[in-house]
Amino acid sequence: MISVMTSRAEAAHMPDDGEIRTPDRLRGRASRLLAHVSAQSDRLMTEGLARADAHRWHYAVLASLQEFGPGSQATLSRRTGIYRSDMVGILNELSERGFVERTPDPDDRRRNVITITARGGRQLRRLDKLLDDLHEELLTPLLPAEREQFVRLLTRLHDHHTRPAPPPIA
Amino acid sequence: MISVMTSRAEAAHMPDDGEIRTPDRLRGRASRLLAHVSAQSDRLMTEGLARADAHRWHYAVLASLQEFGPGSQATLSRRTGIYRSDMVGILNELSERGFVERTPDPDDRRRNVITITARGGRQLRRLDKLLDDLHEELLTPLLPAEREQFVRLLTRLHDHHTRPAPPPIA
DNA sequence: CATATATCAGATGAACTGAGATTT
DNA sequence: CAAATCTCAGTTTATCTGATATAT
Repeated sequence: MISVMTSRAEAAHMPDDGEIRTPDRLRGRASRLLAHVSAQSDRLMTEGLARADAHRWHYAVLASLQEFGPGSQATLSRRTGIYRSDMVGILNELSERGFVERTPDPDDRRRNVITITARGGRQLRRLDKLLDDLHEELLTPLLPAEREQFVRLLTRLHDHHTRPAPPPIA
Repeated sequence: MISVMTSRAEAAHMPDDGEIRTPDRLRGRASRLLAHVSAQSDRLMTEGLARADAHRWHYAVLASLQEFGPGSQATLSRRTGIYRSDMVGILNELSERGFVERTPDPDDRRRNVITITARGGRQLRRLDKLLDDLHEELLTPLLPAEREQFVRLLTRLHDHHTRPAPPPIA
């Protein structure tokens, strides 16, 4: 990170001494650029999804269910990286809307089995389309080849900083 | 964004059904990669700065002071993008440590003039060095040319999503 | 008895709003 | 009187921790 406030609010209150003039030493720092672009991306996605009465978590859960099939809440939590404690509320919302079903697991009565419904599948397809459009907006300034390159580089960074799994003990 | 929980906590609790298996539809999404890598970067920088008893905001303010000279708190707030309300506390911390001085502006008694001290300059140099090292760590997997390319692409995105300043009314 | 699960209640930290007192 | 400044108090949202009840 390294600096903040890139919201709509920003433009609202800064008439006087001049624009936000980021020091050179900061301007080119990858951490700062990452934080900034990521925040923009976040806002774009969050607001876009909100217009469709959805949330990023909803998408993550639905996508995970479709791709990997039903699972307990704990399983979903592991798959998506959303805390089990937060998963409860997310699943409440999804099932209120009829996008998933929550049924007790007969094989292990501690668990609920979460299943995606037909409605949930349709919603997922809708959200997928929406996210395509939002990404088009996010990546507008880049040519197709540059977009690919960008994703490749990000993926390399992602994998590098993710994989360092605890080395086997023996 | 689109998914979460990449903390140290993550590794701690997921023995059973399998690793975090991100759905393909999510895996390659720029928004998700951005959020993830940005979060990693954030942690890296935050923890690194914490070890030096500093915070990203401290760095932003010191860097801005050195690059653009003294200014009122409101000015600093505009330059750094940190809210004026939060700036108060940050400057308290910086002046407690002797890195900045806060003196009433004789020309406009609403204002304080914030100046960086010699100690503050030394601290800034220390933090600059530290951030260099942390960025080395962040960008390890990329070759020098790739790092430049990465920063270039990020900058294009940053500028595109920043500049759309409200068009002149006439 | 140790561990996994679903749930709830709450801590923490960052981003953001609003308002008061003072001065221009 | 409108606007800018510094400050404080408080909202909001996301992330994360802890504890409890139930089941394995």
